[in-house]
Amino acid sequence: MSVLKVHNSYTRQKEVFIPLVPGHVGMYVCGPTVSGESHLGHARPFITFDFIYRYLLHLGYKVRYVRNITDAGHFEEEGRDGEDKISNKAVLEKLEPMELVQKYTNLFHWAMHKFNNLDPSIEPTATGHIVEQISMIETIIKEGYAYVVNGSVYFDVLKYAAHYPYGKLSGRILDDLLQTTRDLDGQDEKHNRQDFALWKAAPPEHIMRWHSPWGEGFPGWHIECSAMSTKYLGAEFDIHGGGMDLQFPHHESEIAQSTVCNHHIPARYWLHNNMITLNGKKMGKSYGNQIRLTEMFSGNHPLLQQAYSPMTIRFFILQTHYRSTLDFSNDALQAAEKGLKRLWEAYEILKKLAGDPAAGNSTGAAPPGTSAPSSIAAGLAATTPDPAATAPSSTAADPALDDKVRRQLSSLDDFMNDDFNTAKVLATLFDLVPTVNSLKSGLIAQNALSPATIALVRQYFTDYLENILGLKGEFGDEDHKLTGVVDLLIDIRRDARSRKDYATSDKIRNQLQQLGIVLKDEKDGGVSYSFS
RNA sequence: GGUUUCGUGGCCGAGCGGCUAGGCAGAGGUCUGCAAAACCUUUUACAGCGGUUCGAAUCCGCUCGAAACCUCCA
Repeated sequence: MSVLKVHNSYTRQKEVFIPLVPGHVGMYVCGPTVSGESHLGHARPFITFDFIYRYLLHLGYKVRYVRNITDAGHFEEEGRDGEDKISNKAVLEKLEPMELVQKYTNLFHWAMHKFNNLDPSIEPTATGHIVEQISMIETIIKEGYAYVVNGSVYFDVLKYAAHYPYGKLSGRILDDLLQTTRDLDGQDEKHNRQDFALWKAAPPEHIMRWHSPWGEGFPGWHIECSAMSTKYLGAEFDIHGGGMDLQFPHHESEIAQSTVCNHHIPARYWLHNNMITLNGKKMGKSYGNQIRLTEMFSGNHPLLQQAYSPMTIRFFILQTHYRSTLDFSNDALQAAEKGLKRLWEAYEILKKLAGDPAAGNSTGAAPPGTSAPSSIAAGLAATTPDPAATAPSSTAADPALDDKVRRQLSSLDDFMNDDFNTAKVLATLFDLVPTVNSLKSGLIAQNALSPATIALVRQYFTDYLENILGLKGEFGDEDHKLTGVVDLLIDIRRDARSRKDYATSDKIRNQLQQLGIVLKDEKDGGVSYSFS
């Protein structure tokens, strides 16, 4: 049994994951800026850190997952309009800033739930932590790493770099920064160009403003994450996550701020997901190439040939390693949709296959969402090896196949432990699909695999598909009346077929299909159906 | 310009020195009232040029191409 290794951006190496406090994990992930609607690019980090969160839970850790809401509005770079991004847009839309914030926060939560992302343990807002941010800035000033100019406070990067390794996370050298930082207007206040704002004095037209020791203003770009991660996770915690584009300057600045205040780099493991690209270009606001999530779900966008369900998008993202770029295209999404369908149908079959009697009432599959949060109790994926779980069962009629299947299952844990290689996990699950389908159709004898192995396969599918990868059946919540009606129609159709009344038979199937209910005649005379 | 990363078959993508990745699409077959699905078989790879090695998609160098960051951004 392997141990969990993660790629740490800070050291640029894959390292064994060892939490600070045994059994517990503190994880901070940079959340959304709720000044606009989420687009496809936003789905990546939140789905990525959701399966990381789920996997840590699966391993038995007690995880505190903190993901902030940036609602204070990172101000626009000085020299543009000097105005808070959120309040600026609020004026345009004639809304209260907090009304806008609420609207987009709600939309964000709606999308997260569509993706079946678990809620974080704590979701603090920047506006709710102004006091903590001011306090942290005061400490930085006291330590001598910040200075006050005209009601604004700036972090002294040059001085910091003399004592600490500034730029290590992003691989940046201060001398280069001195030469490459853009020449911006309104830089006169800063002692050096690479300094960044901790607190900005608010111009009169600025709506979002708070009292501070330096006058009325609002917090700088990076201080909120430092303040909130320190408050809820401590001076040092385990995992800090976010998109690769946040490495510099955001995370680099967080490291500097927290190091000055807490005398510690805040996180031990820095995890960064890569971008979703569109025609090879990063999807982002400033590129004007984003597809909003509401548009993805509805298909209402010129670039979309059809609507893509949240689970299709989730699966699409899971098929790639989280540190690789992922290129959007209709072909790729459609392939993902079909692939997920194939995999999920095998899972449905598996749930109905007879397995270990101890597994109990497996036929009446529990609706998605009601499954246990983790199946570690079963000891199947525990960190200690279980010889009984990997030895071929003596009751299998085909010990070679039985053994092969068990080896495939145990490799799932190895792949996930290898820096969360969900692509390999899915490939391995796909490898098991022909076996599962053949068991059902009888091409492989039902007793080829031991009941214990079948139960194990089912257990792993549930663990990986539902609990770890966070996938779910799209229509698992359909109301019972509907399924009752469909069952009735299937009954009538069966009668018609037995009379060779194929006109009636086909009419039922075709009209149901138009409603998105697809019937399939099975070899054994049964009929199965799915909602598409 | 600086820093970092990447270039895999029709498409998406894994791969970290030797052993078929996988999905989608394509082709042939089995099954079937028809359809769908399923199952079996199967075609097309590692940007280019050198080097290291018994052996390279995988390591090194160069060339070409692309991206991210340096500016709000997942």
